[in-house]
Amino acid sequence: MNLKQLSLELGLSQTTVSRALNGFPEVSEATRNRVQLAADRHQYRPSTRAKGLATGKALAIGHVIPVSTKHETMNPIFGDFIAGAGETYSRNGYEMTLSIVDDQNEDDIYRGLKARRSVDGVVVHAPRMHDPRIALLNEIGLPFVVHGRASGVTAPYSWVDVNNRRAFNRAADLLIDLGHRRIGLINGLEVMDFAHRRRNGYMDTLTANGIAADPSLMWSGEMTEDFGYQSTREMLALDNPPTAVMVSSLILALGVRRAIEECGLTMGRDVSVITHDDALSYFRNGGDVPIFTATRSSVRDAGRRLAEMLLADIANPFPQPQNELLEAELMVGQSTGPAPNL
Amino acid sequence: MNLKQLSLELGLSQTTVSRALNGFPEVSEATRNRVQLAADRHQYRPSTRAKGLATGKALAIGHVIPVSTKHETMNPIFGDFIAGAGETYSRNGYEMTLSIVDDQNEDDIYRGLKARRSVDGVVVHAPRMHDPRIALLNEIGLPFVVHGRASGVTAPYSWVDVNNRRAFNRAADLLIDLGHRRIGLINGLEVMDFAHRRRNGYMDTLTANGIAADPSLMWSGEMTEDFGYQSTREMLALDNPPTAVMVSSLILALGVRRAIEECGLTMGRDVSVITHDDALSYFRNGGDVPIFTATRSSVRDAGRRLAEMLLADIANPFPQPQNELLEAELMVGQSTGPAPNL
DNA sequence: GCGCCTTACAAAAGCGCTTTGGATACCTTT
DNA sequence: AAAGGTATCCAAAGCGCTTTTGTAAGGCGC
Repeated sequence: MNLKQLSLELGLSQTTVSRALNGFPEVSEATRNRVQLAADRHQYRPSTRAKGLATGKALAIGHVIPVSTKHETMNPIFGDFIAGAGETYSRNGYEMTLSIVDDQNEDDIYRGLKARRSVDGVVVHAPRMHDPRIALLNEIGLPFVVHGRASGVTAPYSWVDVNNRRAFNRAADLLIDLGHRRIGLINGLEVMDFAHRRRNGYMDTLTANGIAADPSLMWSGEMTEDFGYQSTREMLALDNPPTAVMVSSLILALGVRRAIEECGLTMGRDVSVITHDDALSYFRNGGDVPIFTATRSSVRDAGRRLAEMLLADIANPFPQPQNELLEAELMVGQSTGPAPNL
Repeated sequence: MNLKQLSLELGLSQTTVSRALNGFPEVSEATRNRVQLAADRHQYRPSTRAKGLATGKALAIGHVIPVSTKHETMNPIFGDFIAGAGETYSRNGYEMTLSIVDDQNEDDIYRGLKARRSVDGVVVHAPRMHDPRIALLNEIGLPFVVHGRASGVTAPYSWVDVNNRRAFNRAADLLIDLGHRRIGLINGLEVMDFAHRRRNGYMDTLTANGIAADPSLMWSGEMTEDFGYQSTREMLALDNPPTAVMVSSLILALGVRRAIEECGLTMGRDVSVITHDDALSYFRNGGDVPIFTATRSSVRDAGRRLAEMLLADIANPFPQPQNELLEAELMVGQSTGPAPNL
């Protein structure tokens, strides 16, 4: 069923039917009802393609997901983020289109999306430091919002981010209050902006408390269980091992726990652990008392907020860059305790 | 830059430019080159909307991702699957559109996709037993391929699945060969078709070896780390605890290991574990020797294969249902060993 | 009874492509 | 030299919508 058929059946023009369905005032209420009824009866839905062509909008938002060619790694937070954003889109009549892209030819993808006019805007995932995509998108004039920020980029742009620095400040503070002085850090790759900020948070607080940063306690790599395990093993084998570790994701933290227990130690007693927790739906951190003490911020909520922001930017003819800094909550669980006296 | 502008600049008709770019024979090589060059220079890309309208195809594939309203849980394999499928789509000039949907009104989504003509086909994720979506899609005439199968559905349909039954046959066989007789099962929700098949595989092999199924050893629930932990704790507290456990996912298996170690036991010696491993990119199962003995099948490969199948179905005016049953490999790791003599 | 405004609808153009059905020029063939 | 092919190109219609620009009918004041 298309507009033409519907209008023929109703004995009305396409114009009138279109206006009736789109809530324009120059249609009598009687006809509007008649049209609405017929449309419902036939389950009429305007063709997205046609509507898009006619209005000049794509009615779609693009998500460009980088997949590192080297490791074929896809960020596990991505699913939940998308779920959050998707809700907002469909509630506003937008579709979501995904492009999976290896980090080689990202540029082409963004240019292609623009040239083919297949989206009204994009969200930039996993920003790196000095991320070149922001300049690119500004240059080609494709509206966008960044999930995270890009240190070193001076041009203004819209973003939604977690206060990673503050979160790691607070986590380090908690550990220091518990008496820990040897505190390790297991972080994501530090080209990633979030990892950079978390390290800054960690370092700040250590320095502010008169603790010198020790490179042998600072690790950075892909956020896999195995990396959490390996780096913890290495640290625990040191002459002067850490009594606490700060970790950038739950998956890493699982590896950390494995290493601790394999060394015959008990997490929360011999070694304290604080992890960041993205509140992934399939990875709940424990029951009544969380397993891990964690800085927690729902990536799904971030998706929702970011989508709203992007749609607002698109609707607005002269959008101003918007920002939203989400604070993580610090939830105390079973993985932290006072520093053991040596 | 659009077709009209490009053809004007070249002093050619839109027809000729279009045909030149699309490889039609009635264009001289000289003009074709001239056109191609100009198109490249201006980075011309035909508008997807316009092309879709003109051809009557949407040039897009829809993925409808169910998110359980109750638990807001999103299947973690989804990201990798999408990554695999996405490669195939973009190589063939297709876009991928995602709909996140709570399991209440799935029907509306599929009908909507059809009515708005926004996709040429869909992939059905996470099929349940007697899944009603297959009948629905056949009824409304939207091409589709199922990732998995739906026991109890008799109508023919295309699918790509792992041989879950065989995989769990083999896993059980291995454990029995190692001398285990008390073998537990920690499975996904058994409304899910894959979980049903895995249980059948498990049961078959036990029965064939004269081992009676023990309900206290068979668990089924959401595939979270916590569920793996809880169910293992319960089983190990039995008077007659299992010496081995078969598990439906790596995430569950991490919980299983935690429970085993918390009980002061050693995985691979006191309790053997075999898990299914979807080869998720961010969840590699160990290094040289895998941590877990596992039935392994890359969900990313499945995504690739399924996308190819769907595109072929769409291209073919009279498609026959196609099937592909992928065999999982059984990889021996550190989590299995001979049954302890009591 | 005229002009004017309002209400309620319709004709037609246009969005950017593809595709149908010519048209033209140049060769062959007989 | 006329008929028939072949190789290139083009004008225009059409895809399913929205939107601009009418138009006809009725109500109102005077």
